[in-house]
Amino acid sequence: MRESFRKAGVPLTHQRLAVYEELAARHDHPSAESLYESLRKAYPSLSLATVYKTLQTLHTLGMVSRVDSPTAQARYDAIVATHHHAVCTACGKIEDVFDPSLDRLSAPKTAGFVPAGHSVHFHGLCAKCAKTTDKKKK
Amino acid sequence: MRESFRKAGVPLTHQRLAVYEELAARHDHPSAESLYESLRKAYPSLSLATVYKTLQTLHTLGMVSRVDSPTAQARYDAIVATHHHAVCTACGKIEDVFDPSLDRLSAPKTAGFVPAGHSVHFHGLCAKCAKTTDKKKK
DNA sequence: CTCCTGGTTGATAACTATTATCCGCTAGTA
DNA sequence: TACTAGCGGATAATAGTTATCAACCAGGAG
Ligand SMILES: [Mn+2]
Ligand SMILES: [Mn+2]
Ligand SMILES: [Zn+2]
Ligand SMILES: [Zn+2]
Repeated sequence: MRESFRKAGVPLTHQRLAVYEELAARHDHPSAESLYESLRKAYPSLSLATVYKTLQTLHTLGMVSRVDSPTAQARYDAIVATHHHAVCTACGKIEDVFDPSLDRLSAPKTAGFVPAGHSVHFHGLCAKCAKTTDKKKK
Repeated sequence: MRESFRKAGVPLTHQRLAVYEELAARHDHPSAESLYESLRKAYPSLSLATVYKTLQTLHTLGMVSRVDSPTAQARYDAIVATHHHAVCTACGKIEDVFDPSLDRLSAPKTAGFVPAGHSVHFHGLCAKCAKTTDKKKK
């Protein structure tokens, strides 16, 4: 951690550490806003802009990943290893999907395209929302 | 077309027809703004808000699909059949990837998740951008 | 064909997510 | 401990999208 910053020649501030630790402690792929809400209790002087800037910095350093959500609000993840996601279309919950077979999909046959990676986005209903929908149907 | 609207009990207006036809004629997954720019030549009185509302309506009717781009700008597609995308990280170009083997991925093992579908998002450099990058390296 | 009427359009304000600006302050270094 | 480049906080600005609302039109009744 401290190491990653030194290597990149980027100062390690309290705020950066706090943002990273909070993100690493959560597994719900929070948005910048959501992280800010969690952090302001312990760090009342923290600014939302700092959270955004920090997430950008961490992303550039490869220490966090970004999940593009259909809600137009970017969601972040401290897990940078290749993995995939299952998104609930009802509540927006994003769950991790670890499945090595998904990591080795054949590259697209599009002429000239130089692939750098891929991600699989499942959509559907999470356990909780599926239950709620069931009740409605009855 | 006219049929789909009647079935849904939704009035078929000139604007809706125009937006749909323009989208169907293009294969670059345009944004609402981009469609608006194309259409305003032929329909000077068309409003950007109408394009947004129409795309929503068409999407609800299942007549267009939406591609979530990492640029925070939603991109649309008249192709609603299952298919995937290759996104250029340099210029934002979105290309279609038709590959039936990608359509049959195993559903996520996440407990309780009720899958409705999935999409594979390749990222990398399009043919044009890959060439440009090559030149820079030299 | 004409009239009615609820849904739609166009203009624009409002809103949300994100980024830019700017100045006082701090992390890293010696 | 002092220096200074870069950072953080406050806030303005911007981009994309949605809400509002009066005028208008598509589609059905007569
Ligand atoms: Mn994840
Ligand atoms: Mn497509
Ligand atoms: Zn859910
Ligand atoms: Zn490109």
